[in-house]
Amino acid sequence: MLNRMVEQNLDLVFHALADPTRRAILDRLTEGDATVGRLSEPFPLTFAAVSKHLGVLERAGLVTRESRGRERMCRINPAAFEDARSWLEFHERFWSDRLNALDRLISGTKDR
Amino acid sequence: MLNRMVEQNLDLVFHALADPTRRAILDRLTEGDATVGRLSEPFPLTFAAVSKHLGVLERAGLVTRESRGRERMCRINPAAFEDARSWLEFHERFWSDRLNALDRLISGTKDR
DNA sequence: ACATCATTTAACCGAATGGTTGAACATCGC
DNA sequence: GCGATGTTCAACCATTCGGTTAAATGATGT
Repeated sequence: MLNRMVEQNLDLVFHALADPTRRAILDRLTEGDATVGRLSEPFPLTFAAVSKHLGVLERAGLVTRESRGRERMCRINPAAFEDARSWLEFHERFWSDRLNALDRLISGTKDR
Repeated sequence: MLNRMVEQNLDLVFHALADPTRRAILDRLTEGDATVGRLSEPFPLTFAAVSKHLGVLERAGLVTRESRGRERMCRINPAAFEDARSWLEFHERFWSDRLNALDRLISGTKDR
């Protein structure tokens, strides 16, 4: 049941990262917190579109928003990257050590 | 122009990973190469659906397929995880060191 | 040759995605 | 209070997605 939550979260995080606009927004946020308006500047998009993207990032936990007067400050949340990163790390490393060649030999005989 | 290719690849990779079935397929492939049929077994899906998922994984470079007789052997390709992993690693680590607190102080004054 | 097995392709379906426009909601400065 | 500013909401649109079924392709064994 904990695993299920992690799985769901991976859905949200990977989906959020699968869009170049959203990744660019996160890039921008590594330079410091920023308002929605400021984040919109580099893109040929409406405010509404960027607001939606921020909603996706927020639902994935990658960004938090805080109302400051009439503006909304956006902040990146590095902790939310961890599950996804370690998932990738595992799958990248798994085959990169000696088990790789060994398992290939084994699977070459047992898997067909 | 190299960056653009990396960006495009991140689109494909993150999108491929944003689906639980596809992640489960990759999980299974860490235990060794497998045919499409074998990969389909755990899922209440048609072969066609799994075949499509493998197409997505292949287009992202995460999996390679090789015809062996009438079967097709699927193999995970760990190198394809690297760009995505290092992208995540950067964004996760960025705020986790001392720059974090410092930049928050700065952005607190300059960003509004 | 033939039936069978493993997989892909094509056509289709409902739901979700990324975008727009225009109205609504708060908040600020005057 | 009022107009301007920053952001979101609602409704809509075209495209993509994940899935199905049914037909097509390709290799195997007898």
